[in-house]
Amino acid sequence: MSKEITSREKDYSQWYNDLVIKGSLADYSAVRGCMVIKPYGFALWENMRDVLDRMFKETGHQNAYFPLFVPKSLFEAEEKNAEGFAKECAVVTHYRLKTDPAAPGKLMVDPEAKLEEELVVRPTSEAIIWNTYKGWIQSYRDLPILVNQWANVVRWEMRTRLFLRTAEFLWQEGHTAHATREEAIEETKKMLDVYADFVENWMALPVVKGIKTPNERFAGAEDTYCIEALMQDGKALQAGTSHFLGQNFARAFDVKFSDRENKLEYVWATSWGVSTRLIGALVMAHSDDEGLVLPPRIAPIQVVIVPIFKGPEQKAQLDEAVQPIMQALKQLDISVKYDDADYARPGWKFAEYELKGVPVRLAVGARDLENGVIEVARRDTREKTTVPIKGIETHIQQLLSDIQQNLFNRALAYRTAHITPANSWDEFIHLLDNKGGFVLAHWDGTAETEEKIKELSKATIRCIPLQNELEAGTCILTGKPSNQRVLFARAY
RNA sequence: CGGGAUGUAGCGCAGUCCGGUAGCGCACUACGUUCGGGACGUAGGGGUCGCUGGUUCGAAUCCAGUCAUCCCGACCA
Repeated sequence: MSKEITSREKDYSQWYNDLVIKGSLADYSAVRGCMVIKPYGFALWENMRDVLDRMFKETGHQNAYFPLFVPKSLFEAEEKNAEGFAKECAVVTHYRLKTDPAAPGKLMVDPEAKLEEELVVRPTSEAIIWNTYKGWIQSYRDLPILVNQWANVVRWEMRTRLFLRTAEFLWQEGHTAHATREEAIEETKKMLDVYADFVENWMALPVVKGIKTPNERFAGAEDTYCIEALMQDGKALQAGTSHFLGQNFARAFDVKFSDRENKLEYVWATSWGVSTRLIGALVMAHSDDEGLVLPPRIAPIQVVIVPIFKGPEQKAQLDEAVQPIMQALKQLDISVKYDDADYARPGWKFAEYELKGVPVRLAVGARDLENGVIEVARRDTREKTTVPIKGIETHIQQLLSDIQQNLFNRALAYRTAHITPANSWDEFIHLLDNKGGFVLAHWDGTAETEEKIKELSKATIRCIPLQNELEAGTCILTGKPSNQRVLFARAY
């Protein structure tokens, strides 16, 4: 973070490959655009998932599961949604292979086994879920339905990027049904707040809450709310979205309910999701040249203890001294790993756990035991201090909380320094080219201008911030009047 | 789908132009010395050179096709 990044793209890709793949978080499989998430990376995802899951349940939601395959006829029911995703769908056309008579030992698709109706591998589940909701909803008494699903989805993108745009990814998708427009909008905003809360307070990454322009809206939504985060290389990343779907899906799937006056009414819908892309955000936002830097609240290992010893006798002494420390930490619900492997030397272990982003490292040797102290190293600043063993657990508890706060403050300071107003086209381009980050600028509100700006600058409107001050001005491209600035950036 | 590059041991690469016994570093195995910031020595193990076909006495190397990956465009609710 402290390092000046000159050639952003190049340095970034190097960094990403080193840290994520070699740093044992993930690896590519043989299939185009897919990824293998290794156990350590998955433990991180599980931690994130557990926190989100708890938040969803605290806001009244329940988990359910819907099928992977969506019959094409269902998929195409909501036209805009289908159109939006049509170009990136994997489609199942057959259900059987057979041995290839022309090539011994090889298999071929059995032409006899062609499906009567093709099955779309879900790129998102609105279609299959709303088709199901039709059978669940008759009366206002059946509403609201507040359901979330943890699942994998497939989007056959032209270009993939590890964690940010993989062909298959893991996510959660919430799908809710409501009796009124107001209630659905409230739900949409509430879940956006849940996401912002999670990303800021658990991932230590500040976000801007906002609303998408019609151009950037989810296919089939009336409004798309989003949280936008800024990465260390100055590019923006959409970290989560919450959609107000209006009655579009209810109409498409004919989901009606009788209200208190016994009038038939279409149901109001929302959907919202975050994905393994958040892991990418974490890597890009906090990591440094030494490897990952994970926020303590979601780190799979919060504290690692590295013993420094010569011979089994010293090791036995250290084992004994470390036991009570481990116990005390576990009592405080701090996850701790004691790496007593004798085949790796301490220096190797130090580097290894830095790559993995473990927030706190304790190193203890015979010398320390004599003095009743232990060396405490924090990952975020790489500072080392010597602390008395007695009461070390409360020191560490405080330190973990400091690191969490420090990571957020650091990211916030970077973002604050990289939200810049631009008042002319030249200034706008200059900022994007030389400084990066978010640029606040006036826009005349038309899709044509937005499109033109994107074409000329490669920057998109990330969102119209929810807490935006109204301010009269003129569009940076067309000079037409505007009443507020919107948030532009080059994005992933 | 267009332009460029790459594919050789688990990882990173050389060798390809100019065809002739499959190489290097890291990692791995054994033993010994080490152990407070990625140790050292000695001895080992591991590769149908992405795949298919062609040219040739002989192909990692030349030719054609194909698949995958990376970068740049297009695309990315």
